[in-house]
Amino acid sequence: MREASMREALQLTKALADTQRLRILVMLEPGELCVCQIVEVLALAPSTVSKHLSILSAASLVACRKEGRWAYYRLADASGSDPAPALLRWALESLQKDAVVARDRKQLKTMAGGNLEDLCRRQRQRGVATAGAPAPAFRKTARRV
Amino acid sequence: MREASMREALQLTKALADTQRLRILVMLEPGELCVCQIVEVLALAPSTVSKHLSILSAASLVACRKEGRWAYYRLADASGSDPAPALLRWALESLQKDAVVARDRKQLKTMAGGNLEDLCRRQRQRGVATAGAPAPAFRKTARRV
DNA sequence: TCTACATTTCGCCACATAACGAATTATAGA
DNA sequence: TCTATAATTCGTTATGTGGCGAAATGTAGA
Repeated sequence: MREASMREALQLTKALADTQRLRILVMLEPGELCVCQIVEVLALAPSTVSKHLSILSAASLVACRKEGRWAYYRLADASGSDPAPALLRWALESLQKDAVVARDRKQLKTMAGGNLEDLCRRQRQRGVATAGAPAPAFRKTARRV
Repeated sequence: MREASMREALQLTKALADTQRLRILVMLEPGELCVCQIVEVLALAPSTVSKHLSILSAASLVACRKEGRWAYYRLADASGSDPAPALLRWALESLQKDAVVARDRKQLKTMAGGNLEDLCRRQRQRGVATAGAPAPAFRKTARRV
């Protein structure tokens, strides 16, 4: 394993030391997502989600691809023995059975059909943060849970 | 790997998201240490070190053994595929070549000879926190660095 | 029992950080 | 060019966390 240095190790562990960022990583496991899709699932303000993504990005845990007005994020390459991919694998494996991330994944599946324009428009109309729910984000699409 | 649940994963990543706690873990790699030895190397107040140890302990990253007035901490069993030992291995491997932990290890080696009574007495006399050094802890024992 | 003392717990303060909304940036389409 | 808009950046606020010293806890030895 390449040298990490305290600084890099701290950047990585701090990046993972937050619920929303862990949820993002698991959400990205099946493939890249648009920012607005992540906003929808986390039910947070776009500015907040953007900040989380920049932290994950700075730690080399995710990568970004811009396409027109949209930004797509994906997991960084999780193979190899360097600290970042090794830690990424740890997180993904550790959270496999968590209830929250299971719900997130389910919601993403139901969302997969819709197009991004519609999703963003709906977010704008309701003032984005899916309305006061502190228990986050299983509104219209996922019924019951 | 056993189920982790978000809560456990967060407890683990938060436990590692601190310089002093990472230093402690690496220090414990060769074997158990008395609290006063850790205090000496980190050059922090005993109450602060105790708090760090309780956080690591709650996350199952270290274990404690009390013997008379002294408390000895050691790394938790780092084998196995559960989240805690897997993350512990990640941390130890990632920090192998860091300069700070290398210095800590060197200092510990020079300290190995001294007895605990003397160590604690010296700490008490200088008001514990090895006097003002923000760059921590290579006083008397380690010469130069 | 009483004292000394290693460690832990508690209360406080300074600073870090997650969240929001407002303002900014940059792109697609009119 | 101008407008709409997805994303980001910035400023503010509330909460979390690391640090210390003082007090409490529990053990060894007088």
